[in-house]
Amino acid sequence: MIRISTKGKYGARLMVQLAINYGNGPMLLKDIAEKENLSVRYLEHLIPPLKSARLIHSIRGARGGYTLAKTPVEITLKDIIRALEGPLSPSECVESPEVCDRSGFCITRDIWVELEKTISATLAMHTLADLVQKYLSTTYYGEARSQ
Amino acid sequence: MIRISTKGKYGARLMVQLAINYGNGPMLLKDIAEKENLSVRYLEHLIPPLKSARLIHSIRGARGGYTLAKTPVEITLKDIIRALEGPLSPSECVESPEVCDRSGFCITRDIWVELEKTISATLAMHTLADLVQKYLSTTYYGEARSQ
DNA sequence: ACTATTCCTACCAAACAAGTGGGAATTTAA
DNA sequence: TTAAATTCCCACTTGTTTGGTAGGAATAGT
Repeated sequence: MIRISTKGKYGARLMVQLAINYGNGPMLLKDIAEKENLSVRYLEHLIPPLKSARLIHSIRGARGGYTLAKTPVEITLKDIIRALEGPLSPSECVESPEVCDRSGFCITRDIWVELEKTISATLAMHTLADLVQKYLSTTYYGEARSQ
Repeated sequence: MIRISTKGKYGARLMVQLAINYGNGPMLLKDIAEKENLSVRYLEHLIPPLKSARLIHSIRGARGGYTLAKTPVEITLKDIIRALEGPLSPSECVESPEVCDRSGFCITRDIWVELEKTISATLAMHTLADLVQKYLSTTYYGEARSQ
């Protein structure tokens, strides 16, 4: 299975919520969790990597919360997934050729290199701003939702 | 980490060996393992899924071995990876929308759907015949190799 | 019969995934 | 100055996946 873990998936949803909230001050993790129907306790784990990738900013204490560290236009899905899942390459030999002495002439490795490029490109193509826009327009047509 | 496991990676190499050997009768797993420097015991595990995907054909008993079940032009990396790794989608909700009640309106899911398409397309682009051709041409220029 | 093979079933250890929990540190506000 | 609201940090748990190893049965050629 070649799967993005819940870290990446929930993280993307968390970031979309922050993007929707962009400009309205810090947002509580509790509220994000509620809107996305996820556990606060689990979302907590996603915070440190998102912070060290400088994608979010936190404010501690009462009336604290989280904000995006950049505008939604400047953050892509690639940034988010990279921060939470690590390298986007399908094999370690892509980013560290030295782990395998076949790297210099391995023809299957060439495929993994190419695959990494298309995955990166696809994810880099979508900014949080795009997602929010899509979210707003689909709400218009979609079934009524409480949030 | 979004990684292809050794199953998919070794499986691709195994299939390349069979493609190189295509037309020369059945090839021993022992020989494949030797050429690719992999354990026979581990490669054995890759056989059942490759067989049920009808990518290889086996001949039992002495002077037995394995052959491709189709010509190298007809087998793509997508076939191989699908057989060994399962679905190519980054999230279960892509192929089974019912696993999540958000599937109908989830904007991040749309991304996973798109990602699956680009991954599939990239892998489907490369046939075993392409890989063998590349292998032969790089041997010409590359350093001398025993195999 | 003997040998060479594929084939099938188990087993194992380490890593990872997904999540829960306790409680310390920080900040605001009464 | 105390209480409340939050983020932050560390540890633990449980189940699954990964990457193997191993024994031996079944099959076929010589």
